Amino acid sequence: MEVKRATVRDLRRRNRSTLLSTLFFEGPLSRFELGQRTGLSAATVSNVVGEMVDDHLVVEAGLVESDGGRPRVLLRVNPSYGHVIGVDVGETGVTMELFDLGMTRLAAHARPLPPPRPDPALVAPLIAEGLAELLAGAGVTQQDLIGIGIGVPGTVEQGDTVRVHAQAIGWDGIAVAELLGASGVTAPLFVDNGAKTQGQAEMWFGAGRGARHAVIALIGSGVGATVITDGTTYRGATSSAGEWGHTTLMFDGRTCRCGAKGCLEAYVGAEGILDRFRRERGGRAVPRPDEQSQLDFLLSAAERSTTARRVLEETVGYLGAGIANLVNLFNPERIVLGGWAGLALGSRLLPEIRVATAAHALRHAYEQTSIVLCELGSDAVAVGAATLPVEALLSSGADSRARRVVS
Amino acid sequence: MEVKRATVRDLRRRNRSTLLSTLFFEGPLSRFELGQRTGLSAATVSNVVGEMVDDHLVVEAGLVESDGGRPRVLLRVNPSYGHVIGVDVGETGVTMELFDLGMTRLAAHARPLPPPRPDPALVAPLIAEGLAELLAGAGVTQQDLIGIGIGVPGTVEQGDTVRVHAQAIGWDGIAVAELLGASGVTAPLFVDNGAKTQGQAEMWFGAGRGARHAVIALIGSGVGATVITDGTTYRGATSSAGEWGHTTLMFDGRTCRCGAKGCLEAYVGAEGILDRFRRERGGRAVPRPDEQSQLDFLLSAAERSTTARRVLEETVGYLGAGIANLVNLFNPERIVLGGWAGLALGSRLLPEIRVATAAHALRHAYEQTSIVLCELGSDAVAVGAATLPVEALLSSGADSRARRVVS
DNA sequence: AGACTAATTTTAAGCCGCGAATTAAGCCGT
DNA sequence: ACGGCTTAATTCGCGGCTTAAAATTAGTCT
Repeated sequence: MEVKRATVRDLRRRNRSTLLSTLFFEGPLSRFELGQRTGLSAATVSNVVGEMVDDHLVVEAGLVESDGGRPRVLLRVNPSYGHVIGVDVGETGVTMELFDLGMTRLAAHARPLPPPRPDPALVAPLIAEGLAELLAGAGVTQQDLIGIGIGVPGTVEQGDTVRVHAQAIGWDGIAVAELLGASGVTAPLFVDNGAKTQGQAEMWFGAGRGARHAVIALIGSGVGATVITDGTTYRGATSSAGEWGHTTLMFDGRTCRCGAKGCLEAYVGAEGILDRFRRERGGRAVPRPDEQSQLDFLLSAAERSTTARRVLEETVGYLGAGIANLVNLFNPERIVLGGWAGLALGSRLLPEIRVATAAHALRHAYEQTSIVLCELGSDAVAVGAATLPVEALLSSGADSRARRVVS
Repeated sequence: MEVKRATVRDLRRRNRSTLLSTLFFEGPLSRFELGQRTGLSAATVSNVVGEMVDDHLVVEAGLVESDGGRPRVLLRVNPSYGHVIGVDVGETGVTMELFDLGMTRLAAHARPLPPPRPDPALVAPLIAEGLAELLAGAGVTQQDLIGIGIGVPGTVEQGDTVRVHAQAIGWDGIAVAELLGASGVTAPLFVDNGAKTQGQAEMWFGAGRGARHAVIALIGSGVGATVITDGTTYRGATSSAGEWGHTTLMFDGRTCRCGAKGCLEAYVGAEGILDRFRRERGGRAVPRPDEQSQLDFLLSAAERSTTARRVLEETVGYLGAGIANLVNLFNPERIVLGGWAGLALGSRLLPEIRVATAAHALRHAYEQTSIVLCELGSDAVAVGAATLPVEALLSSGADSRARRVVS
């Protein structure tokens, strides 16, 4: 309801943003086509685009020939207008990647973190150091950065100062931006939950492209989800929405690591699946070193072992019900199944998962939903984080009056 | 992402809408205060408000004295600018109510419907007839109507032509607007799901006021929910979002009337509760004529009967887990418990329900959520439906160039 | 009655997007 | 090679919009 005021300047900003975004996502386009897609008059398109060309934000990119008539000049966002960095702060290490505005990865950098609880006071200098290294390697200064996006495990409170609560690594209300600032990071910072950035990556570049209402279901050791409503990720009142993993699927069921009983995560998270498998095997450990290969073992054992098959069938049932809950509540047009475990399960069992979902979802909503596999790996957290500053740039329209002009 | 173009006219419309909405919801305000709240300059406020006064959309409503200085003139939306009608099409009857723009109920009208499956071809003339009666009684013509809002059971497909799918009464893809048009109804029509209109009523006039992120959980014989994200009701891709009742709470549990197993509705819907109660009583029927009094019986029996108490305790547990799912997924700031059964349960057991919710929700999200009882009865469907045309009026800004001027 | 105060209204200026008219830039056939 | 033709991009003038500043209005206080 509460719309904000609108001045005549906001108009320009908004149209600039619209044009810039269409150019970014729908790739080289002529002024003419831009006019068609955005509904803006040719005059305005010309005018605004001219401004953006002056700002070096948009560049010409060849022309389309025609048979008779002036050829259309193609335009695209200038990849070297600026750079962005995406940081993936995981439980075991930090990955950083440098991109240009065309989202081409120019450099990457990874550092392990001392388990089990990386002291935030330690992580900040590590990032600052990695940043310096990345920039130096690519010959880019911090001034050229549009921004740095950071994906962290745990919930991110988007308040006046952004605070990170990550019980998994023992962070409680850490103000990441301030810490980094103290380590000499001056570029604009954007912090979000890692699952959400991964979901965003999938929406921009992966299986979610083009959907306005989608849910990215991420299954790894734990379980989470990114909900996209009307094209933007839904955050809820305090940005902790989408905690799919801890919804109750089996009232009074297995105890989850969150303390509650019957959470979805306890049934379809890799840890939960493997734990159930072990019990079915009479407590014998799965003969593989890590969770990921244990799950692979389980998946391939299904061909010969009825135990394994039963565990997987149950898992599919649980997962179907869990997905059906998403379908019933959010009525998305697409569900993207991701996360390393989600990918492993989905690539072998997607048809079965669809059937299980159909059994638990309302017909109408289910028929409107396609369930697909993700297209990016879980290393997409960093790209997703890098989209955060880009998103900010696009939606601000990169107003030259508010930003330095790149010479 | 895809923003629509914006012309300079849209600006005016939008500011008009902002001013009109704040005036509507925050009730008599002076031009000066309007300027403060909307962030618009005094000049613009004066200008736009002047226009709206000319259109008879806004009227002066006394003045606030000051000690020195020109007194502020209070303004409010003109209640008699036009009228709206809210229609509640239920499974057993149709209720219609006439309101002025101040949302004062001027007249009401109810008709039973022949159970079990009211033929849509029969309902339309019934509404048209009731409409004529309502209008005649209040001396209002159909021209004076801003619109008619209709709440129907079942999902409403908001497409080019609005279609209603209500399995409960055997409607499948009925184009209500067309049917009513054929019966001589010419006023603008707005159709939505009854639970959603009831939720909207609660948001505008009841326990949801002021919340930007909320869920109205409705428990009657069945179970549904209205999800409010960022101030507007969330509809999803095909407007069937919020089907909370058919989310799986107990995998492989009780069979629900939707055919699936373990749906929340099968545990906390009045029908489900009473069915469980009957079983606990060894199959003996509850000695009361209808569901509502049977539930009352169960609630008061809890004082002396351990069976009743156990059934209620279980119900509270299930309901808590169900609400916790909403909390975890939507991270709302408020959950409003409504519906006749929700009200009955909540008014006696709200503290216990809160505890049960806390046991299943993540701490962070739970702490941000208040769980409250609804303030309006389930007869609020009609008021809620009536808000639909009003909402349209407010968000269009009631542009005089697009509407007839009331003389 | 005159000074004072604070809310509105008026006025002039700066921007905006749009449609029409104009210019630019190739293709084609002779 | 040279008009004629077609389509894309620009330019120009117009009607609209919000704003800041100045002017006006409507009371209170002495």
